[in-house]
Amino acid sequence: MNYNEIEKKWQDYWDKHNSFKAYNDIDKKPYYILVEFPYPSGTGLHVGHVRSYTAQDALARMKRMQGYNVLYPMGWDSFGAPAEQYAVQNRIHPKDAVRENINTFKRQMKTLGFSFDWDREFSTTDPDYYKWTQWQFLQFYKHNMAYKASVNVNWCPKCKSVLSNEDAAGGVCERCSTKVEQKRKNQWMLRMSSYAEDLLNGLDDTNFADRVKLGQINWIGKSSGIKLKIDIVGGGSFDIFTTCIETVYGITFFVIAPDGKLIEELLPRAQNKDEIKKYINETKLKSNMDRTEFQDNKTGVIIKGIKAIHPINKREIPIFISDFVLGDYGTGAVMAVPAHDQRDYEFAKTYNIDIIEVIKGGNINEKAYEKEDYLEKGCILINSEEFNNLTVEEAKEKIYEKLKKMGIAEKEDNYKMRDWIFSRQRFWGEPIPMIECPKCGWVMVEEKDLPVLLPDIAEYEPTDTGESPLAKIDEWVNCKCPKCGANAKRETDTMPNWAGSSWYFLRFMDPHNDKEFASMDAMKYWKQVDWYNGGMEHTARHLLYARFWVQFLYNIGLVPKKEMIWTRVSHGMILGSNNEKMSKSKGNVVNPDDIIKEYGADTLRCYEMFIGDYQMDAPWSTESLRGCKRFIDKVVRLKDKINPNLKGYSKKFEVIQNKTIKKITEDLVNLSYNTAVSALMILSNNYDDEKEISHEDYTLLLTLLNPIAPHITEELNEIIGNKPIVESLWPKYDKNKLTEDEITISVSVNGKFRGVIKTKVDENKEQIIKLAKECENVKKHIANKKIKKEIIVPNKIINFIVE
RNA sequence: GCCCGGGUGGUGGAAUGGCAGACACAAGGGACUUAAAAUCCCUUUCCCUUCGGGGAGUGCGGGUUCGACUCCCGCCCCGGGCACCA
Repeated sequence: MNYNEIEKKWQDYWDKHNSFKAYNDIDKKPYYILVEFPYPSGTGLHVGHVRSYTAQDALARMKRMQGYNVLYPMGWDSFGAPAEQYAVQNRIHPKDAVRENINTFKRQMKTLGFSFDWDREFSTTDPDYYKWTQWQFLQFYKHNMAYKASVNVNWCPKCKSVLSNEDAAGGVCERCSTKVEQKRKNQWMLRMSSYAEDLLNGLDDTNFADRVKLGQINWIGKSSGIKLKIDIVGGGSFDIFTTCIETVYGITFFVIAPDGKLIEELLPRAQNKDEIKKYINETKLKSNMDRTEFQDNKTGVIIKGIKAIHPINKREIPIFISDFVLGDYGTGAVMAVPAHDQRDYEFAKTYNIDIIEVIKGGNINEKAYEKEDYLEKGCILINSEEFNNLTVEEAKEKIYEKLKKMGIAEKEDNYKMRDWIFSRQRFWGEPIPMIECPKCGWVMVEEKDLPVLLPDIAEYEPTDTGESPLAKIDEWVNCKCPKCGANAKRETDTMPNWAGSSWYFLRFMDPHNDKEFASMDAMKYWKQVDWYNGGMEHTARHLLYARFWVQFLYNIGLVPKKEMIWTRVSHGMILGSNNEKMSKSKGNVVNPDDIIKEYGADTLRCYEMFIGDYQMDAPWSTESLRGCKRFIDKVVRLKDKINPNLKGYSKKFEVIQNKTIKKITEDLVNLSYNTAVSALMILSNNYDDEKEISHEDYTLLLTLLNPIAPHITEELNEIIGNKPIVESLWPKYDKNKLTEDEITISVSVNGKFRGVIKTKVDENKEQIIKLAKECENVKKHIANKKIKKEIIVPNKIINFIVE
């Protein structure tokens, strides 16, 4: 059999019959399966894509056969720096590069037989799509959720672009691994931090896997503590944030951030201004390059001439600046308790500051006794006046109450998550639809003028000045102010590529709507994404951005639900056969085209499902792939075992068939694709052990295998004269026929397996014990011994305990 | 340092309290064949064995249980993420 020809035949059949079309207006239960739409890179589809697309395809195909109206869409996340860089390198316009790459991806996906509804396809770079991305940005702006601010940004000197904190994780550019520098720039920001609490709470309305939820929680990074006002000798005050108010008597110094506002306020009063200024400048230079590395040796400068007052005992306390305190977290100032915080401890050792132990139990001569060590252990306070001998937990409350009565403390939550830096100085992104007018300031582009199209130009390479290439195009930049008509200039920054992917799943619900980004009716019909699959690397940020975007739209009444994604699952990577990430340089890349050509798409699909635990990384093995080819070949050969005279399902397969239906039906929704394939292999092996099988037996195998290997099963199914599987129903199992009449019970003596007995299901106790005792090997082990106890687990095991 | 995964034969992996190693791969032996491919059969965790079996075994050390890969406590190692967040 020529697999490639058969595959083409059925792919054409599905196309022609609209087999995978999702309908917005039929009376069927909706089911929305989403895989992350890919960035169409120049290297084509990766075998990793094949893994997740096949897994979700199998689910989609089963759900359709179960009677659902399944939406399984595909599109392209084509904006962003990688597309631009590819275009620059290959000297073609990004638009052309993207079109070319999409064609390749689409051709590859078609040869794999994925059941996408291609009628809903779009690219984030389509003006019809980014029009609505821009429109939604205007909603953010209208609702005071977008603002421009001068911020220290991560700047990649190689990509010549601003990076979000997320893109600059670890102090290096995510794309090119160049060390990131700091630059102060005017940037569009989205007030994502104001959604921190909602993004945490919203997780309760989702069915994300625990590890995904945890990723979100950690990224948001909530900590609850107390904001405390600290007075300065001679007037004035500043606030600190602490989660350990119980250590308040252990304060021996304060530290404020060199990059915060507070130091600017205090500087005029300091005696050693030059020394402080010098340190501030040093911090700016090294920030993010060296600050990402944890420093054992703390540096800092004491602020001479200014002392703080301890909030309770009114002692005078020195103030330092040090770069271990961050200007943009909490209040940018901390109370330092060296006895109970390792960072403070190191700082105190370096600068010879007192260390006062206030919680008993540690050894502060060696290191700080930190909250991780003392919390919930019943530790008590010392050196804390009226609070001595209280437990930490009691003291937390009592001390807070006292400070609150004094009017200087209140509870506060802080989050690691910051506002979203939304500007990129790039050509290949959605233009931010704003105009700066010398009279009116920032003015929104009018909705009727959307989309603000990217100009068709030849010069799209990044500039050295850090401006977007768009800034060089006068005829594009210069425009009239929509408010007053004066000469004005367009914003030349573009959006990050996270923008288009933050709402694409909504567009899939209603992709051709030219009045709205998606109609409320369509969104209400589909309700939500039932099943969202993507890589682990996107479970923190992309998912957070998307949830933020949706929650905002919900709050302004534009989407029906606050969380539009119900289940999120993530797949493991396919590694090279050397167990390393596939990469050109390592020479371990497997091209799906080659595999399909040699083994067929069904074999590739089957293998990638069989390769291992779906959520774990797995190394590629061409040998194992051949095993799946053999399995497919075996299924083909089994056709010759059909005896047309046999009617109905064969009695001898009754149990294995019902078990297999149950297993596949469950495995496909439990991410247990590998055991689903194995169950099908077992069923085939059972058939193969017999001389003949019935037409129905064979049809069942084809139907169950169809979601994973759709082409060959359709072909075989047609050959034996059935109507197409894609138009058939998913089989149901009979739960009364999942076990044999006669079952095997294992017999143990003292927990050690000694033999088996065969009995009827639910045989009575006495009979089981009798049979078990008669078992040859068991007899030996209980002979001349007193049986102290008999443990019977129905239909499973019997265990004799002897002396 | 913190958080999340993971550790089971030569390999990928099954088994989530009840015969560890399902299902495959690889390897070895055999059948068919002039030969090859394809296919089929057998062996394949380790040690002992009188071939009936017996003992050990799921990273290490304890514990709970009649019974633990599975649950609990304490470690070790590998992978990934975050990283001076007060």
